Amino acid sequence: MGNKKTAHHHGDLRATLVKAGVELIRELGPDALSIRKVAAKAGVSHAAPAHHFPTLAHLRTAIVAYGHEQFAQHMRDEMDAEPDKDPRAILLAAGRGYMKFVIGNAALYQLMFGGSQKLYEDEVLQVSASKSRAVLEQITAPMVVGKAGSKGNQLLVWSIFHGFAGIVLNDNSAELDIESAPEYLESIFPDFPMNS
Amino acid sequence: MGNKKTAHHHGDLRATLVKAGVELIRELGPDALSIRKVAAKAGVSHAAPAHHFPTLAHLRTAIVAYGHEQFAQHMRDEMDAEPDKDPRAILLAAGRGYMKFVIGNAALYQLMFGGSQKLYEDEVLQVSASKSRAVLEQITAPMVVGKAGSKGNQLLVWSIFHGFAGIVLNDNSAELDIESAPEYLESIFPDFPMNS
DNA sequence: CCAAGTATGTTGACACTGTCTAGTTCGCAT
DNA sequence: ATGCGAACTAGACAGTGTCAACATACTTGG
Repeated sequence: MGNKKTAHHHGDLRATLVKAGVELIRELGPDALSIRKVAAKAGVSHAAPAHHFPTLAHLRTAIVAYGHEQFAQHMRDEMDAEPDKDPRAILLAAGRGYMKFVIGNAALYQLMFGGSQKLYEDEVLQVSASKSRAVLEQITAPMVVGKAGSKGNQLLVWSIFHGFAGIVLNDNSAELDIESAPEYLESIFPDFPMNS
Repeated sequence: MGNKKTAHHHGDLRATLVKAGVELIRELGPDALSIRKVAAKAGVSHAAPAHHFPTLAHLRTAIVAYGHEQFAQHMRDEMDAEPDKDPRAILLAAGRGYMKFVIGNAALYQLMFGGSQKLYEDEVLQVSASKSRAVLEQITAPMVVGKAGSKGNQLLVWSIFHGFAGIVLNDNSAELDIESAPEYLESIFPDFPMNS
């Protein structure tokens, strides 16, 4: 017991579909996400997912929520592994974790932050997205507050991370090797004034 | 004469399709772009576009190229209208033009810089994209060159612009009014050292 | 412990999509 | 003027999301 695999027919189809979706976009890209392919991957009929995800946007939202969990964890892992506890070192460690997630989960990242339709009102998404946001708040907390307030600092750092990732992934004219993105981000990241 | 509208059957269907595509995504969003809807909007059969755009990705690429032209022009317009010719003022003017384009062409912007598949090898796209890139090179030219070189400066500025736009468009938790994006960008933009 | 009810799954249908193959029509060059 | 090729139409096919009707298995109230 305690094994949730004894649900009604399939056993935790909802989680299986999310996992299948993650694998699918990893193999075929974010646009290839399809209810029918995910259903086939999970070994159920094409209409089975409808009970767990009424529309494709619902499935996409659940996958994005899953991605946010992994995303925040990547940043936290890198922050924890950073020996230098200087605020800037921690901030850069988060950026490194950010880029490592991008490298290892490019399609998932694009699904999360690309323009594809999501259901922002979804509670699961809001909870998981708040975890990434908590990391952002933590790493920007030591920054000296300027005229735009601490929210301005958060927006600036997040913009740099997001924008850099977007260029690495989508701007071929930048000619950036995705593998060296973590180090390159560090080399361009401005020397913001920090408290303490 | 001089009127190009006397092509074979329809008269400049290629340009008509691009224009219809731009209108379509403005009305229904980037994901709603479809060959058949564009064909219907142009008043031709569903297979007519195939002669000008073999696949949907070709059409999308042409629309993105069109977008880059407009995009670069928005930045240039704002730079030209800026009375203060200080390098930072020019840089911020470009950012203002950038955001004005985003505000007025949100769906087109997402098509351009979102993850949707494009044909980067397309010559028309490369030419139009180089115009945006030329603006970037111009506005970052006065920046003091750091360890990452001038390319590092370009990447940083572009990242801030791109990232900020992405947050404005896609991150509902940021709770940013899109209309105030130009001013807000200016308020968070760092005070980078400039030559002269 | 069994019956009813509900959650979960299947099958089939519909409208829509991109793309391919044939045919048709029109304009231009030889 | 005639052929020839570019531009367009019509039809077909596989694949998509979503809906409706039905089947099954678990769960829970009596």
